[in-house]
Parts: sequence; C-alpha cells; structure tokens
Amino acid sequence: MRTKTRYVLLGLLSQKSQTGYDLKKHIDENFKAFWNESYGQIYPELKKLLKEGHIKVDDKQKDSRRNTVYSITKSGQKVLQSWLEIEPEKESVRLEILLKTYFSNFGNKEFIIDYLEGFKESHDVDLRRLKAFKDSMHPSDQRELIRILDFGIKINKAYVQWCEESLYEFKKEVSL
Amino acid sequence: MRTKTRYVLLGLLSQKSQTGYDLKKHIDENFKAFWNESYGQIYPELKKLLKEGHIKVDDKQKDSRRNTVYSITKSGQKVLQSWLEIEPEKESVRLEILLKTYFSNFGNKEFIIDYLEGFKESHDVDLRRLKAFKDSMHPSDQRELIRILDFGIKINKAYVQWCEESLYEFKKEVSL
DNA sequence: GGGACCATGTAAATAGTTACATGATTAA
DNA sequence: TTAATCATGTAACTATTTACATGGTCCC
Repeated sequence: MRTKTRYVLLGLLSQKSQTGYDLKKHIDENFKAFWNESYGQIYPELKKLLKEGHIKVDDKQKDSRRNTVYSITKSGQKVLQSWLEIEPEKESVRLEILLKTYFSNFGNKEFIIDYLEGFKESHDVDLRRLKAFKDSMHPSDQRELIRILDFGIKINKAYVQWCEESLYEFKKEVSL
Repeated sequence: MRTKTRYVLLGLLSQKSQTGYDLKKHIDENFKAFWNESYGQIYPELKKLLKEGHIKVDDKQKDSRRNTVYSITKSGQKVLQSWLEIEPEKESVRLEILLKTYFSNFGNKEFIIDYLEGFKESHDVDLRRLKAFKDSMHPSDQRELIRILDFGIKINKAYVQWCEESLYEFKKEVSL
C-alpha cells in the first residue's frame, strides 16, 4: 500500500498548525480505532513535505522550546484535495488475538482467556474515552469528528461484546 | 511488529496439510476481517519453515500437478505452541476511508459518498457470506471457527451500520 | 531533584506489497 | 478454445517499526 502518512499530516495541518509531536498525539488519541503512525514516519515525512513546499514552518509560533510548528501551504492544500478524490485503497487489519483465538484449541486455554480479558479491558477504556469525548461536544459541531468518534465507538463496542461472548464460551469449556 | 506469517501458516497446517495456494485462499476467505497475507510472504516463509524442519512436504499427495502439499512437523507444533503462550502484540488497523471521511469537509462531498457506498456494499457482501457460512455449521462444531466467524459478523455489521449513518449525514448535508 | 511529558530526530532492521513470469487443469 | 482458477515463485521496491540519542519544560 502506498504510504498515506503525508495525507494524514496535511489533513491535520489543514485544520490547525502544529508540531510533529502534536500530530502524533492527535493521531494516537483520535484515530486510534482506524489509523496509526510512528515518529519514524512522521518526522522524515514532515521534512520531505517542507522540502517540497507543501508545508512551511510557522516562525512566529516558535517559542523558547525546540518545537517546530508547521502549517500547510497552498500547494499542500492541492495535494490534500487531489488525494481526497482518489478511491481509498483496500483496508489493512491485523489482530493477532484473533489468530490466537482460532488456534487456541492447539494450546493451553488459560492463556487465551487472559489475553481476551486484556484485550477487552483495553478496548473498554477506549470505548469509554470516545463516548465521553462525544458527549462533551455540541451535536451540531464538527460533523466529521463525530463521524469518526462514532466509528470508534461502534468498533470498540463490537470488540468488547465479542470478547464477552468469547470469554463466556472459553470459560464454560475450561470449567468442564 | 514481528511478522506473524509463520504462525498463521503453522496454525493452518496443524489443522490440515495443504499447499501455499490453499493457505492463501483460506486466509482470504476466513480471516479477511482480521488478517491478510500475500504470496510474497507465504511462499518464502514456507521455504524457510521447510529448511528449519518445522514443516515437511507430503510426497504422497503430490499429484500430476506442480503442487506442493505441506504438513506440520513435531518441531513446528512446538513453535506454534510457544507462540500461543506469548501475549499478542497490539493490533494494527488502517482504514483509509476513515481518514477521507474525517478530512472530507476539505474537498468535494460527492466523492466521499461514493466511497462510503462502495465500502458499505463490499462489507455487506462479506457479512452475508460469513452469516451463510455460520448458518451452514452445526452449532456444537468447531467452537474456534465460530468465534472468528462471529467476530467477522460483528465487525462487518458495525462497518455497514456506520456507513449507513454516515451516508445519511452526508446526503442530508449535500441536499441542503 | 525527579518524574512526567514535551520535542525532535535517525539508522538499521524488518516487514510487506507489487508486478512480473510461468505454466497446468478444469469446465463451459 | 478460452476463461477461470490452480499453482509457484522472486526481485525490486516501498513501508514501517524499533531502538537509540538528546535535551527542554512543568509541576510537585
């Protein structure tokens, strides 16, 4: 899959000028249910975008710290817009816990129960966080943000529910 | 993320001796909602596993065709079992359509509506296929297969529902 | 003063896709 | 006979993670 890093960065910079660190945090906090980027992708890509003129450094915002605040340029906006008109590529999803669930009859059931508990708990935390975020918003505001929050809520609910059913099944089996 | 290809292959071979082509097909058909592998990963990994003695070639099953049927060895079973006891790594999920949804206010709304329709239709097909598969099974059989089918059903339902809600929102906005 | 967090960066390794090549078999 | 599917493979490219280094700032 062609890398989408530049589009995530341009998209976020089109909404707000910010640092690489901010961008990473934003992705971790809001896009967690459907996207992720590492610093090893973000910082080199920012440099590349800068060299290509699609973003620029906001010198006014440079404070005493080492931070570099980037903002999008006209040409960056064009790049972003063109990408939006291209059909999204097929998604990529990899959940190791599902593989372990499927092959669990080959090993010790206790392990899979532990992993499912952990997975459930972790996504339950995400679910509650996303719900709280959504509840804190005005319903008529930021339609697109609500769309992705709803996605995260739906997906995390599905994860949690599936875990509960699976735990019920596996625990029943172990206690026999 | 350390590559999991070998464990998927060993896991599937622990259930049934088969060719690289069969393995790929099995992953595409049954694991689609949570995993994928390409031939470029499968064939080299099979050769590596063979060299390491974790799988072997089933000569009896070699027919007139060029196909190579692999089966798991004792040492391969040990590798599989050890992996099952290691905590699953954090999942990796990338859905470009969610990015495009989030940034859609920046471009033309018609595009995002088209992509959402396509995404919805594609996952509705998956949903129906998984449901039909599950319905064709005896409920007491293959507990682990039912677990992953249920996962696929839940996730695809969530996708489809989210698309419907999002399409409603975006169409409402466009028609204003 | 120390821990949490802000902030940037890169090299090396690993992972993964894609495009291409080749040819057999099966069923319409 | 022709299209679909079975079947294997690899080289080149691209993507991504990870581990490491460095140091500032904020608050207790």
